[in-house]
Formats: sequence, C-alpha cells, structure tokens
Amino acid sequence: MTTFDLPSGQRLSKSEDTRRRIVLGAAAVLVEKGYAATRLSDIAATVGMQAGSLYYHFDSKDDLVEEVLGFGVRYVHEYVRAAVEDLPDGLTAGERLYEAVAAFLDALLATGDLSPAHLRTFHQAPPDMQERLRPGRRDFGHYLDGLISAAVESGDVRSDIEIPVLRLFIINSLERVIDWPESLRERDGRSAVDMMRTLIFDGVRAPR
Amino acid sequence: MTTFDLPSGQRLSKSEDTRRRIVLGAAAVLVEKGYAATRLSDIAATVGMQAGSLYYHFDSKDDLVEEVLGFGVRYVHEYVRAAVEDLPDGLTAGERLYEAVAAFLDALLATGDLSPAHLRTFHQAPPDMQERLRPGRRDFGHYLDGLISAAVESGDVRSDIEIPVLRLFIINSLERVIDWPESLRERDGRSAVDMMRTLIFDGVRAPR
DNA sequence: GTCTATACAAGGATAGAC
DNA sequence: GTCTATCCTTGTATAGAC
Repeated sequence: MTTFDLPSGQRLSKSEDTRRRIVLGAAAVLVEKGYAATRLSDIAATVGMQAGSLYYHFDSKDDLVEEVLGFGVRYVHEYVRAAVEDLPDGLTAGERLYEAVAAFLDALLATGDLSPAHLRTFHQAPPDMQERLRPGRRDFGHYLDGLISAAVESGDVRSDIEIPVLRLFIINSLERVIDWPESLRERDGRSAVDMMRTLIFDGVRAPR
Repeated sequence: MTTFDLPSGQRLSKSEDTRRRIVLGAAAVLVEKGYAATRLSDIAATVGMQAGSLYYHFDSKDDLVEEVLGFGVRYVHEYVRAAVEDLPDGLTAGERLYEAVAAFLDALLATGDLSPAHLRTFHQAPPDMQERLRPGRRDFGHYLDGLISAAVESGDVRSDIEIPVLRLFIINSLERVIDWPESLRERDGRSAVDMMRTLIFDGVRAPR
C-alpha cells in the first residue's frame, strides 16, 4: 500500500479515508491494466469491497478515474512549488532550476502509483476528461517555463534551444524514471535524482 | 495514411497489401484509444470494411495487435543497425553513438503510428503478449548497450554513470519526442534530431 | 474476400435489502 | 455504507450467404 502525506496534511474522516483508499487502489489497477481494461470489480477487490459499493463514493467509473488522474499532478505541482519557495535567497536561477528538478523527481516517486497511473492512462481516457485535466498539466508546464527562462536569462542554461523544448526534455526524461527497474534507482551510492540531474544538465558526454 | 518503405522493400500481393493497411489502421486507432478501447469495428472502419471481415486476415484482435506492436520495433531496430553499419570506417565510438541516436529518432518518426502505438499500448496488452514482444525490445537495448559501452571505453561518454542508466536516458528521452507538438519538430531551422542530440550529449547547461 | 446476422460474454450502472 | 441481484449495452467472435 502506497501512502504519502497530503499537501495539507490534515486528518481524514472515515468516509474520506475509504474514498482515499479507493483512489489509491484504482491507481494501482490503472497502472497495471490501463483505463478501459480496469474493471470496477478489480478496484473494489483491492479495498475489499463489491463493485456496486463504489457507487456510494463515486458517481461513475470516469468520476473515480478523473480523481485519480488529477490527484497525482496536483500533488507533484504543490510539492515542487513549495520546495522552490523554501529555497534560501541568493541562489542563481540555475541553482533554483537544479533544485526544482530534484523536487520534481522526488515528488513523482513519492506518489506511489498515482503519477504512473496518470502518465500511462491519460491518453486512454475519454477526450472530455482529458480536456478537464489539461489545465492542471499546463499550469505546471508554465511554472517550469518560468524557472527555465530565468535560468536562460542568467546565462546558466543554454539559449540556443527554445524554452518549450527544454521543458519537454526535462519533464519527459524525469517522468520516465518511474518505469526504471528498482535496481537502478540506487547505484554506487548515487540516487536516481543525482544521476538524472547530471544527465539533464551535463549530458552523456565525458567531461573534459 | 502513413507509409514507409519496408526494410526489405519488396512488392506486396493484394492480400498482403490489405493486411498491411489493416495493421496501419489499427496502429492509428490504438494510438488514439489504447488497447482495450480499440474496437475491431473502429479498425475495420479505417480500411472501409466490416468488423467481421477482419477475421479473414487475422485470427483474433490480439493476433492483429501483436502484429502492430512487433512491426514498429523491428523496423526501428533494423533501421538503426543498417545506419550504423553504413557508417564510414575511422569514426570514434562516440561519433558512432552520435549517429545511432540520430538514426533512432529518424526511424521512430518514420514509422508513423506504429512506434507510438507500441509505446502507448505495450503496458496495456495482455501479459502473455508482452512476454512475446519483450525479446525484440531487449535485443535493441543490448545493441545500444554495445555502442554506449564502446563510447565509454574510448573516453567519449562519461564513465561515472552505469550503461543501463545511460541507455534508458537516451531511449526514453528520444521516444518521448513522438508526442511533441508538430510545431516543435522544426525550430529556427533546427530539427528535433539536432536539438535532441545536443540535449542528450551536452545537456541543458549553457556551454562556457 | 467481404458482407450480414447472431451467439455469447463481460462489465458499467441501478435498485432495494440489510 | 456495503451487499446482492439484475438490467442493459457493447464488442468479440462465428456462421453462412454472396
């Protein structure tokens, strides 16, 4: 069972707790089977319920799935924003981006199945659901764009490639880490965060 | 309609041609809907047929999907291998890897919907199908590992990160390019291949 | 080779008991 | 709040005509 603190961290009522357990169980099933193949009976089984009982908590399968998909992005976004805001003053824009990259990957890995569920399922979800989820994704992209362009202007990040390309490169390469085999997450005492920051900022070329 | 030369390039019989058109149509539907939500009637519609008629060409939905998923990987693998073999003698291992990266992305983009279909659908496919497809994926990974480790030994690629991590970083970041908006594929006269090679080899940090 | 018609199974959704 | 029972739709797969 995957758990992690809520951004706000308040205590949950019994009903909210059940709802939360359903969401986390649904995330696990979505990761494994994908959107359409995920049956309500599968989700119910992970929380020890019958399929029909889910309708007390959610109006429909889509209602539940949308909650799963929205949850992960919100959490990651909040986490990164908070981490960057907590940074001491006096850092360069490049250093701030460097820390944001670490926070982003930390947050992705901390969501358990939520981020993987989002990343694997988004494109399979009904178009109208995708539309409703888009703003949350877009907001985070814009936020990152701000950090990147500050780092370009300060001369820390290369200016010969446009911001949106830099952003996609950073986000995409970090998001794929969730599918790394467990054995690669920690090598020679170096964490995935450590290795990915090296690769994203300095590339695979041998330093001279 | 997406077309591209077969690795072998021979002419197709009428029946083989129909079969091919079904495969390409299926790829397009898979990209849009995902594995389980892809209906045989959708696929049939893209080729102007009725769902039942597909069974003349394929034994089952899975039989068809497996052909789609296997096709893309084989094509990409062959393409990269051929491109690297055609390289002139006397290149360094680093230069060979540099060319392989370009060939890989070229091939990915040349497959039309086949590679996207593979990448989006693989994890949703039934476990036994995944098992049968794994060797093809693994082979390509091993092949790339060879190019990478040669470049590490020649001192062109960094040695402080292990080969599998370097390989995943390279493959994953290139594979995500298929989802870039069309507008980013060509910026300031720089191609996606050009930009991605810069980012993979030298990172986002401003050169000094 | 492709069509139409149909059997058959699966799963989302609802109703009412407890 | 959760269960059981059931309705209803959808989609795979098959059979046989053309």
